Amino acid sequence: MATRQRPKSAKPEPGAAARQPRDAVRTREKILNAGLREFAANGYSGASVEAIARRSGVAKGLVFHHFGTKEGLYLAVQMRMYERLRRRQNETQLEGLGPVEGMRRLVIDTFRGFREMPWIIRLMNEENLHRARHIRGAEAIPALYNPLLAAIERLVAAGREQGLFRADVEPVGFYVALSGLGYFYQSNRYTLGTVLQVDLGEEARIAAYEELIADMVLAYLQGGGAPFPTPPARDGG
Amino acid sequence: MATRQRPKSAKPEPGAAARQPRDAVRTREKILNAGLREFAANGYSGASVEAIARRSGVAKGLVFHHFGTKEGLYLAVQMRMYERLRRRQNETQLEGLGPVEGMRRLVIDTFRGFREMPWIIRLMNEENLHRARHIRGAEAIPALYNPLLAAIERLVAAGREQGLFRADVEPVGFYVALSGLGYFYQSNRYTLGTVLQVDLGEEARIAAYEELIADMVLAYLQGGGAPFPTPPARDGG
Amino acid sequence: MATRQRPKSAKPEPGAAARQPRDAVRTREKILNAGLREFAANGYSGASVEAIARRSGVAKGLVFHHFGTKEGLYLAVQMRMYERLRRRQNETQLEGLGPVEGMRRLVIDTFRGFREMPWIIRLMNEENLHRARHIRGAEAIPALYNPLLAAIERLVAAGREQGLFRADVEPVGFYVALSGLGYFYQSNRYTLGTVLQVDLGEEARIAAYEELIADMVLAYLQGGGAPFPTPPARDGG
Amino acid sequence: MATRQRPKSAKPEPGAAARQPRDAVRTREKILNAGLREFAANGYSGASVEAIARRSGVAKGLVFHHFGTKEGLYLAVQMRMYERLRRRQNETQLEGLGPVEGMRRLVIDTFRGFREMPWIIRLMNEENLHRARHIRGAEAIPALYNPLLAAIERLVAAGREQGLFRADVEPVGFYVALSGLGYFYQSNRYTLGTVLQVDLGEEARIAAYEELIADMVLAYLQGGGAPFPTPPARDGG
DNA sequence: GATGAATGAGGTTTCATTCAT
DNA sequence: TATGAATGAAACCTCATTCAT
Repeated sequence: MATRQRPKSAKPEPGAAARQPRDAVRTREKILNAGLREFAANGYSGASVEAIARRSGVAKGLVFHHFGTKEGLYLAVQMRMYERLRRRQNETQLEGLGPVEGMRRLVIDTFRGFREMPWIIRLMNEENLHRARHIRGAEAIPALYNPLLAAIERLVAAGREQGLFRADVEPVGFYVALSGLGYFYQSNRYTLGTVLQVDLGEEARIAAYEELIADMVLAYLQGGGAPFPTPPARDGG
Repeated sequence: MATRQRPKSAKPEPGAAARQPRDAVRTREKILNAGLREFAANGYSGASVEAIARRSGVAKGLVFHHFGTKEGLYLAVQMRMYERLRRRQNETQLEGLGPVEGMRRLVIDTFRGFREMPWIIRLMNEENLHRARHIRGAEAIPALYNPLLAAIERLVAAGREQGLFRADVEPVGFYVALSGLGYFYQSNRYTLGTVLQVDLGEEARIAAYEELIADMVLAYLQGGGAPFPTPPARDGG
Repeated sequence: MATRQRPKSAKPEPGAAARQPRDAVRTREKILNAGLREFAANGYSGASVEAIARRSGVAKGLVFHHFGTKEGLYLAVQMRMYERLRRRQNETQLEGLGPVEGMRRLVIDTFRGFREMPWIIRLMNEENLHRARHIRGAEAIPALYNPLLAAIERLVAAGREQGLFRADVEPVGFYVALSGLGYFYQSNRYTLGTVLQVDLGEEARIAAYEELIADMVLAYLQGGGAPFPTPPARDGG
Repeated sequence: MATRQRPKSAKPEPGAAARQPRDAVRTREKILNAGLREFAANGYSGASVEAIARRSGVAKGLVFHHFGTKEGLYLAVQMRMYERLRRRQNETQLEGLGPVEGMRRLVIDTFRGFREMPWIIRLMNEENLHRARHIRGAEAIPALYNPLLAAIERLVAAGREQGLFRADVEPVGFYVALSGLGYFYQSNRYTLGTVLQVDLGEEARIAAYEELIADMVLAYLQGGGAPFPTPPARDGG
């Protein structure tokens, strides 16, 4: 119903005259960021467009002008979240590291990413509550763009070639396990804290957990299963 | 699906006078179960008391009569959830199994528990969204009652004593890791499915994942680090 | 979503104790009447539930409690309108009048009915704007209950039997024409007044118009076509 | 459907400078036509400026630029409607027909006009809902320009002079009756269809109705009342 | 214990209109 | 002339909660 397109007019020199078109983009951005915070804090139903408008400093109607509906804004927020997640994953520095050290860093940095951006977890949980209904149609998301999966595949291949890692690692399952080790600590931090009567925010505990999950992943890769390439073929292959 | 149990009230003699209280308990139970489903499906904010009343087949006012507020019912639902979780964990059969086989079964059965009762995950996530605000005050919840943690500690101790497992396992961190491996697969099933373009519900994939996480946990316990309490030095050992 | 049923409990003696159930009916009635006025005055879109609540002296939410949606209330108003129209048509006194005088009275009284209850016209026009979408499903409305049509058929039959009226009167078309003569004067009173620069509300003009349309209808019935039962054959003749 | 005419502006020489004003007129016209359709479809309150802009393919602000307010556009639409109605009435071919045949054609063609342009009825009803508030001030509308009334007066005078028609025909009342016979059939087509359980759109029914109303009007003119000039004088005494 | 009428606050959304460009 | 961002008011509707019965 509203127009919600970026003006795409050739970028004018930044000055007083150019204010309007640029401001629209800036406004959109402000709303998006406010929406991200609000949805992360309260979930979809708990978030209020009123609050988002207030956070953005704009009139409530403007939110609808730019994003159509609350759901439209929510979807935009989800997309933005995946964008940020990918960007963060790309920042993990693996150059010059061998498979073992690289994998250790990958595990730990994935965990750190979740701790740095806890809103990612909240938004993901929310979308899972809705059975991924909103993002299912979004074509920009799928796996090829997933730097973490790509990094995993590179490291596992290198490790296998160097005879350091087992040969039968199924990348998707391995990716899920690796992520889950970091995700859960952060996602369930509060209930775990209550149930176990500990503070999962303590530095020492976090450091110990980093070691633990890195060890666990590497122990799996290095040890156990099959020291040499035997056809494991769990899934179908 | 829900095992309607009459909580502790001494069974009154069956007669006209006794009918009323008995029905009241049954009504409470119906509301509680409906609330459980509604909160699991829609989160706290997304759930509506109206819908819960409809699901229970009672008048809306009755929900308030029994639970005071929406929040009161929500808290009762959380308690019920932990109760069910504990009961499920108690059902894992470990008798007669050695540390290795026991741990394997524990990992796999924990994962299975999450798949059998996905509403547990939804309710836990919801409570984490609220930073455990509601359950924090509940004294019935903490760790002593946690059968999973207890089982872990028993198995790890046995394994260590038999020289099968490393000696430096920190139980809380290990518990988090073990749980996370199973939890995440189920909790993020929908977004992972979309992002990775796979169906995490496939039997074959689930079976493979069960092997993977059991292997991973055991590789950690058995391998690497230090069979005996030596300074951590995990990676290079 | 709301319950909206009449309590159907056996009517209690009217007293203080009986207030509540009866008040619900009274409240419904107040809202319905206010809705009738509001929809008649402003049309469906122009009417506001807020205004209806204010007119009824109840909270806005209560309107929805009783009627579900604005559209639900609107439909109830339409039904009420047809009810009133029928009741009014039943009040036309035709006993003891011959076909000619009876028909004259019928024409004039139909016209008077529209003048007495101008809101009927407004509500009918509104529903025609919506192509009768709302009332189409209502089974209580159709023709059998239409006292005007019934009266027409009786009078026309009597007139034909007495050799006073033509024999080939098609009741539905005749009903439409008879109604239209009265309806239009009232429905288009304001634009006609402006366009023709006259006041259609003047007593004298109204009296003259009553004569005119009665004459016109009777001239049609008595004259023209066929004074005696000859084969109808307008269409193909 | 809409005959886009360029109103009276002297045709400028086709060139760059002349393009602008020409396009402005075209734009105005597009908006006006879109407004006509939108107001006819949804009434004044139900119509949205946004929808009108969309239908016209212009920006919403432009509607206000050209017509000031929604009400301003609505008034322009009403004027345009009367213009079209007059034009249509002027098209009725009466040359060479005597009073009887002429009147018959007039009745039938008036009815046909309403069927051809149902939006006229919708717009008129809307304005009557507002008690002609908007058009009251418009000086361009009144009776002198009304071709139907003029034609009636001519035919009635001719009929009277030839001794065919009664002498006491009051033109305004007669005009209302004649119009009403055709108007009502179309204006209430949908509710009548539902209430009477017939389809008023059927060709055969329409043809029969045309005969009926022509007969009725002529029976009135030719018959009944007073074959010769008796004191008529209801209105002006 | 149980019902359902009733309320008041707040939810999302629409909309006529203004204004800078 | 034309655009579209921006606003503020009001729209319909939902909801947790209260209360008389």
